[in-house]
Amino acid sequence: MKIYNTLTRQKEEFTPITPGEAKIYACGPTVYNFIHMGNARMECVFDVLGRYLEYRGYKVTLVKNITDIDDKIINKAIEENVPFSDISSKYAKEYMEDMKGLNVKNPAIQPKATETIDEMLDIINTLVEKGYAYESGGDVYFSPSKFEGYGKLSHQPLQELSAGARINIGELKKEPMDFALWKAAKPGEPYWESPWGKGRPGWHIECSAMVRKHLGNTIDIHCGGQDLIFPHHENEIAQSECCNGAPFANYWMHNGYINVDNIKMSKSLGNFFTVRDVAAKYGYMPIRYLMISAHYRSPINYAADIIEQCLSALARLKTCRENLEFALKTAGEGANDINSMLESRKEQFIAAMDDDLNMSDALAAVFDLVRDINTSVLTAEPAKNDVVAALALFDELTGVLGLVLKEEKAKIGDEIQELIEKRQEARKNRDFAEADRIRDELKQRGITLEDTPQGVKIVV
RNA sequence: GGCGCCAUAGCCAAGUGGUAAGGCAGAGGUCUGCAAAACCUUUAUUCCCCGGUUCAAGUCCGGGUGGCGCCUCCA
Repeated sequence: MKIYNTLTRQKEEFTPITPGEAKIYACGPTVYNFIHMGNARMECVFDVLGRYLEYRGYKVTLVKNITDIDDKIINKAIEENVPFSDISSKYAKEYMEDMKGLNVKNPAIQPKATETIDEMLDIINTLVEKGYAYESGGDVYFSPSKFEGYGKLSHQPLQELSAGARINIGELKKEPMDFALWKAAKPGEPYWESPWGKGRPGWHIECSAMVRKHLGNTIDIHCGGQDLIFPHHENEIAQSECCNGAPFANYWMHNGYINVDNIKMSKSLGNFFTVRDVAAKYGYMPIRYLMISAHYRSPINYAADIIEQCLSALARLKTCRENLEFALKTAGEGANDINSMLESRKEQFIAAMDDDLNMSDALAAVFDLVRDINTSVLTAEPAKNDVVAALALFDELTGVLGLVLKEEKAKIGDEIQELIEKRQEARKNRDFAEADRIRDELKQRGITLEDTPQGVKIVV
């Protein structure tokens, strides 16, 4: 498959370090609040990446961290007057709940920054020894000017990047672009022991350490939102490559933003919607659908009417699946020649996904499949083998996209069953007033009846 | 100032230089006792504007206009 590599700014054929395996690292959330729609995009996009590579037969090892120590967490803890770990564990838990709702698979490894302190200290030590970093008043800073490759990801020469940088009061840097690997603890702040005294890690070093600990010096794909390109990912490259003397990541993938009124959604701008709030109103699946409805590198505008469109589109998929399951019960023996149709839809889907994860095109293949199923499989007399094959492919493709289209069905009680039979009897006797009365009554109780040539379809 | 991205129907959106996918919404029809679902037809002679290259351009080049992003924490 082809992947757009931020490092080279072009689509490249994906060639893993070890044939058949994919080592992927994705920058996960800092847990100091409920995640917002922007976080959800990154989660859904790279979840699809992992699912797709697995679908194509790769052994995928996805590592996605949780940043559980950070200025924002500390500030929130001070605000609420609780230990920082109360904040991080609370929102890590809420994050996991949202992941479940969005049907984002658990990564192979989900390290927490606070569990990786030793590895960080080891890297910082090496960087100091090698002369890339220096201690200053209990802080340790990295000198980008010592790393020739600095700026290769954001495609900016160091002097351009440093144009706006300043040394703030209280910072002990030598040069404006220097960034902290280790921060001395201020009174009351959480700390770990280190060769430079009590302190805590800088943000960038956390990811470098978690990558090396769990995936090694060089990985296949490093993922994250576009806003992490600079400085976060640039700094990760600098730290890791200077420390390990090896390339850090061969492919860099960055997803586009979620916008509101065409302006980037972000916590600092305050124009964000939490996943939890949107899910409460529309459910989780329309959110996931929204994320795969456009190319992962394009911006997506979030608005109520757009998510409602997603809900409607999703309904078409759900109905198709429902109809297939219903047909399974009534289908007769035999089979028609639908294999070439199914095969061509599958190829269409794969061709789209192979082209830098063109999910929107892949989705079109799914909708084309739905049309084919509705016309060629869900006929007046469906054949069982067709229905089984169509349902299998439908689940296969929508599964790669991570769409949950199967509704949990409530059991139909005897009393309901009796009412349905009573209605059938009434219809037979052309007592439509009574039939409609029963249908309305059941509708009130959340059960929808649809009369089809194959009998009554019950939608719970 | 440096480095980029984007502009396709009412809305969302794909598009490898060869004549505009898919979804939502709308209109008409078929089927149905009525519904629902589904199906059929219909909805961009045209892809922000102006030039250019080419037998051929939404797609390449140049120039505009408008919008957005990174260069500071941020998915």
